[in-house]
Parts: sequence; C-alpha cells; structure tokens
Amino acid sequence: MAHPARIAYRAWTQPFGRRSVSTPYSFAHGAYARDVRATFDHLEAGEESGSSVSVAGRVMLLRTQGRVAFATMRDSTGEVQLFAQSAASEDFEGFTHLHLGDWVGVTGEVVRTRRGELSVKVGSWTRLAEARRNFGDKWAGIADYDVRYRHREADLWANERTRTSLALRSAVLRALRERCWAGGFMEVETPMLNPIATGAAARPFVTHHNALDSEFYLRIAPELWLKRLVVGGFERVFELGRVFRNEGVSPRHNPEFTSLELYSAYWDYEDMMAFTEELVAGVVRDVLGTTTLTYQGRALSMAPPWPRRPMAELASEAVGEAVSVHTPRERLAALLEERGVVAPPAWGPGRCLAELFECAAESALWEPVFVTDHPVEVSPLARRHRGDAELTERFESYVAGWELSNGFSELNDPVEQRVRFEQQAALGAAGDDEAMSVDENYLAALEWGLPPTAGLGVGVDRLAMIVADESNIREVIAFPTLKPWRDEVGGSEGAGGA
RNA sequence: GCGCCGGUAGCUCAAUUGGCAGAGCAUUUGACUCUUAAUCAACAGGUUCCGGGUUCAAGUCCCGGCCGGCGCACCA
Repeated sequence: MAHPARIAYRAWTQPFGRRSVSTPYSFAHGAYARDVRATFDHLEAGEESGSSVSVAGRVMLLRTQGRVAFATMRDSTGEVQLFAQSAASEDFEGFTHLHLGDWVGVTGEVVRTRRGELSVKVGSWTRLAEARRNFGDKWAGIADYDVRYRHREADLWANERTRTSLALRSAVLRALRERCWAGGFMEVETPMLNPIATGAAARPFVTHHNALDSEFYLRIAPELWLKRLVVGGFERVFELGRVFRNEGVSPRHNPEFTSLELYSAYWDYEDMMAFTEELVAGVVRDVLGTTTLTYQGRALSMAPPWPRRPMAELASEAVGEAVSVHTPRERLAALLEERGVVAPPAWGPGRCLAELFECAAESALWEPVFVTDHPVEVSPLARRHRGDAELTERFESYVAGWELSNGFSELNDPVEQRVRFEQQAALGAAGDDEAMSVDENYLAALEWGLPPTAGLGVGVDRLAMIVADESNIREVIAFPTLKPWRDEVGGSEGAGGA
C-alpha cells in the first residue's frame, strides 16, 4: 500500500470552499444520542417535542435536498439525525457544506420527521473540528489492514466491528477487575523494568537505563514480584497489565500482551482451578450475558465446571498407548519423531511428554478443559505433585485449541527452588535462550517464608478474542505492534520509506 | 526466520493474452422543502508501494527491496 500517513492526502490539499477555520474551545454538551432516542422514543412521525437538546458528535452522512438537509451524527453512544432547514437553522448554507467526518455541536428541538426518523432540528450549530482527511468509503469503510492497525482512530469511526471488539475488550478488563476485587484480591503493580527476565520461559526485550548505566529487561511475567508481596503479607494480590516477549508475531501473539496474574495464600491448585473457571465464565457472562457462545462459527460453552484432565492421560489418548512421565525417554522420543519432532538430547522424559501433548492433543481441545499435572521438568516454579514426585500440581486451561490460563500450587521451598533455577541456568548455558536464570532476590524472599499459595495467569487478549469472536489478536488490541515504516524510526534519515 | 497471497484515484474495488488506467463513493460546482448509502447533472482527481530489468509497448512478465494478511516455526 501507499504510506499509511498519506490517507486522504489529496483531499487534504484541496480547497475547502466557504468553510470557516475557527472552532470553539468548548461546547455545552447536554445529551447523548442514545439518551435522546430513549427519551423521545414516543414521538409520532411529524410530531415535535417542544424540548431542546444540545448534542455533539461526528457527521457520518449528509443528505441535502434544496432548502432542507439531513445529517447522520454519531457520538460515543450511537447515532441521531440532524434536520436542518434554510428558514429555521442558523447558517444553513454552511451546514450543507459540512464534510463527512466533521465534528459538530448542535442545539435544537427534538422532533420526529414525517418519514419517521427521530431528529434534532438544527437551531444553532457549531463546527467543533474539521475532518481534513476522509474516513474511507461510507459504505465499505476502511478495509486495508495496514491502515486499520496503524490508524485505529480512523478505523474506529469507519468500522462498526472495530468499535464493538475494542469495547468488548474494555468490558472484559472491567469485569476481570470487579471479579478480582469481589474475590478479596487487591490490585498491585510491580516493575516492568527488571534486572533479570524471569517468571516464564520466554525471550525478553533488552533496554538500557542511562543514569543507572544498567541493562534492564522488560518483564516477561510479574510472577516472582507478586509472590514476594504474598511473602510480605498481602495474601491475595492481582496485577492486570502488560508483559513483553521478544518472540514471533502471529494471529495469536503480540509482542506486548496483557496478562492477569493473581495469587492467593492458603490455596492449592484445586482451589485455583475452581476460582479460574468461575472467573472466566463469570466474565464472559458479565460481558455477553451468557456462557453459551459461538466462536468462529462453532458453538462454545464456557459454563463451569470444566473437566480436569491429566496431561499424560490426554497424551495417551492422542497417541493410542499409555504414556506418562515414567515412560522411557526413548519411547517418548520415538513417538515424537513419528510426528515430525526431533527431541534434542537435553529433553528429558518430562519435556518429551509435554511436547507430545502439544503436538498430538492440544489442537483438538475446543471446549474449556484443565490440562493438569505437568512434569517437573517443564514447570520450574510449580510445587511437586503430592501423589507423584515427577509431576507438579499445575494446570493450564485450554479453550478453542489454545492455552488461555496457567496456574499451579506455588513452589515455596527455597532449597528446591534454587535447584530448579540451577537446572534452568544449565539449560540456558546449553543454548536454551528461554531458560530462566537464578533469581537470588526471589530465593531470599522464599527464605522468609511463602505460605502455601496458588497462582494463576490469564491471557487477557485471548479471552477478549473469544468474547469478541475475533480470530486475530490484533483486532482486540487498539494499537498492535507492527513493523515501523522506515521514516517512523527515530534517528533514521528516512530515505527509502514511501 | 521460511512459504503462499496481496499493495491501482482520498476510500472501496475493476482493468481479458503484455496494447490509450476505469467505476462507485468522497471532494468541488449546479438542481432539488422530509432524506435514510437520498437522487440527478457536471468538473476535477494517478509516482499503478519503491528500485532495476525484458519488450516496439509493462498495472500485467523477470530480479531486488518495503509493508501487510494467512500458513509454518517459536510462544501465551
């Protein structure tokens, strides 16, 4: 496409006829379109209410017909028609020269036209801002993904679907917070700038602080900080915020994404699973009014309880023979190889089992399910399973074929945590750039005593995708990460851009 | 990072085998006193993403680059 900043460049350079350029500093806004519609819904066609309102919004459509004109105005609540007449409206001529996309403030009587459309009859009006770029085709909107994602402000006006999806995301955030608060969790904030990247298996972004002359990593998870707050006595905490992972971009992955992490002292993973299914299903119900929905054309019920299925059990069903973390590594590796995956020597049976689950069983999961009891090898922060020392008390919820949440009984033994960290560090030394390093400050915290605690992480963007029935994560992120055009990059000379 | 597909007027999209680059909407102008994507008429609007190449002739074919969508890989 052409450079996205050039949208409507031609229109911008065209003369603007007899339009004034001065606009007011404020407007005495009195009513929203939705309220006007609700309050005056009773008016009959041709009836005048005798009541005056002041509305403001954007001109979406304009129909002039001789000495009358009709505009469709939209504000944040909906649309209402503006009805101007040469005999009764101030500066009628100017009104007919409004552009689609201009912001206007209008004061006038609420009437219903002879043809039955509820309208504000324009008495006085002001152009609050002019649109010097157009908002795309008034029927087709803006279709170009590049423009839609880079100029979401235009996309929001042009495309109803965008407004709906981003508003649903906002409703999800609100419902999550309210349910966390209702559950007795306090919202906290922990550092995004971290001296080491830890709490998850992921590659970090690196940055530099000038005054401290230190390297920092953008956080890949707030997990360890939050557990330190539990050590400190905040028994139930949550953080809803951005994390950053320097990895591939896909329809389900944005480099920065929003996670909800929460921790409750005295809970184990069974307690947390119960909380999770109620939280997620409750949010869906809060936002959509039901837990029975359609995702990408397929029925999806979010209603709890969700089945609990051990990972080994699901893997066994998928491969057609009994496998577990105790199955000889050679056998697991052979099963992986049948599926086109070559297990590196560093993978023990636990990692092999997890990979086998992922390539054989994961994508077939549709309705919500808790996959439980992950191998210790792939769960360095989770507490050992009380029934099998090679497993952990961990769960991941899967919905629509991908992971939505992850949680576990937290490992709170500082001695064992050090061993786990050291195993991770060894993997890192062997070339695994997603392995964790030893976090001495976190180990010190555990030495002060972390009570039995369960933790949870939820992929909020993915939850929003399900609620909004979107298949691409970018549709629920206002400004998704995109590759910058060359002339947007700071410090470059901008040659060769567009 | 790899593969496939795409980028044409401000927007949405056409353009046959390589043969004069078009339409609708928007903008500008005119007509019209109840429209609903109003309608009718007229004018104007182009670096066909960028840079090379082949050809009498390139939006179209070839090479390189930029950006995006989808798939794979990685991951949540």
